[in-house]
Amino acid sequence: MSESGAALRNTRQRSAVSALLGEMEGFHSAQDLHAMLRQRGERVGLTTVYRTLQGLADAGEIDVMRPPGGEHLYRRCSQGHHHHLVCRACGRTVEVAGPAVESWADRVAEQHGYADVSHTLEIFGTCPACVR
Amino acid sequence: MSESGAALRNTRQRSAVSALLGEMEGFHSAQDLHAMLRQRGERVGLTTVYRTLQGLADAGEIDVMRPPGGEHLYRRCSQGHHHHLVCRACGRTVEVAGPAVESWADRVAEQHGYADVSHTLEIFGTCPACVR
DNA sequence: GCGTTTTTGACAATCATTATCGTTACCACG
DNA sequence: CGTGGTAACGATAATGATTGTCAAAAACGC
Repeated sequence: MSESGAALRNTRQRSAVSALLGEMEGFHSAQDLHAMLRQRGERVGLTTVYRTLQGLADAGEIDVMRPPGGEHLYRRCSQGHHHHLVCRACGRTVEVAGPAVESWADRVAEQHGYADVSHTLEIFGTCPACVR
Repeated sequence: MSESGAALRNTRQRSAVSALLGEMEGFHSAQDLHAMLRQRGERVGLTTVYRTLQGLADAGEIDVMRPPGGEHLYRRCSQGHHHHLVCRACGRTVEVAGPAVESWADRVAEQHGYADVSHTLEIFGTCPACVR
């Protein structure tokens, strides 16, 4: 119950999920990742995959995207705050940073008296390879 | 089958949904709107509400938001392109425009060779009334 | 090792959304 | 003003990702 004494334990399952994310490129759904772990012979429950991903997301170690279509997608990204430029056709993703956008969002929110500000931003397009 | 001969028909149900959206402030879910229509005595099926909302969204007449929590929220907004500043606690929404953000997004996408660019942006915060 | 506490995982439950498909109502045309 | 073709409706079932449950297993401090 102590809020500072979280003390997450090191488990085989958590390592497996984390390791897998380290090797993967692009975004993948929880169900995807679960299937991959199974193929490798790692025995991890689907519930645990969800829990682990949520934990990592809360900790800021991975990014979550909610594309139209309803499935949550997860990816290990560079640590800092950034956004994604995603190809509609093939899903290829580029990380983009926009300091001006960040400060703009914060400023707009503060002007309206909103506190504790966060935001989400995704850019969609068709990548060069898919345009042809 | 002719692509230009769409010819949407005027139905009582479509008018009811559209009218309701015209009176409402803020975002509401499809199920919400359906319940309100029922309370008014309008007899509209849930399926139809979903279909109508999707149609209006495709036509660009209403905005869709997908907040964490899984429910799609719809709202009639001003016509032009804009974004939303939403209160996490009470849902109060402010429309905000950011020309600089639009052009930044387009520029970033083009730099990476992405075509046919669009984007989504939501700002979340706690509004003045809920901060206290 | 030992006990405590977290974590796991199979399964059921949830719930918004979508598909189905017979019925109804719109509307253009005669 | 009737009528035929077709789009729209709507009750219900299906879908499918995510979350809740809870007994059993594993991890960590000592």
